[in-house]
Amino acid sequence: MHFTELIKTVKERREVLKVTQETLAELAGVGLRTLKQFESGKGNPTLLTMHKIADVLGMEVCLKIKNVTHHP
Amino acid sequence: MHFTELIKTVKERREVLKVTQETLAELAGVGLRTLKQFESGKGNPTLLTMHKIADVLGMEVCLKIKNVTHHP
DNA sequence: TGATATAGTGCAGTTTATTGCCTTATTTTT
DNA sequence: AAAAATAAGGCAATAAACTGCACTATATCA
Repeated sequence: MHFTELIKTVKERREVLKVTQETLAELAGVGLRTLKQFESGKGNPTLLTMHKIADVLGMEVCLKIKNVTHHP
Repeated sequence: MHFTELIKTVKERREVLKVTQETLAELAGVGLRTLKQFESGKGNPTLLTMHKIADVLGMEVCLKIKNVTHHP
């Protein structure tokens, strides 16, 4: 999962839940600026920040084995 | 996936692949100190750092929907 | 269209991650 | 047990994340 996909996932999930950046940032306990930077692709958040954001969205950061067989 | 589990996953995966911290750090292009701090639970790496490490281990950082039904 | 809400950005201060160097601890090998 | 390899940790410099504030841009709604 590339960086871009993580962003897209967060963005989409947030929109599905109909939460604004402002609310999400507040609930997650991270600065609004931080969330904005992340979602606009200008940011390299720490794992903790990422975790806090994901948590509020009912998601979790995980590591999974890459699939080497690409396009079937 | 808690922070602790991420650490455990990296550590175990690294050991399975029989790679030393030194080699992994080098291959991933991150400082040895950074990797040590992470694996010993004293560190809050950025997503980029995490990604570089995971990548070398044949893994990827991802976000998945949390499972709300815990222990059956 | 005008008003309002939501998202994006420049600037700057504070905190913290990243990193190397060097030392200590622990584990593994001979 | 001694030696070698690997992991852990203190210290300090540098780079970058985190943050608020104020402003701009864009989307949404009446």
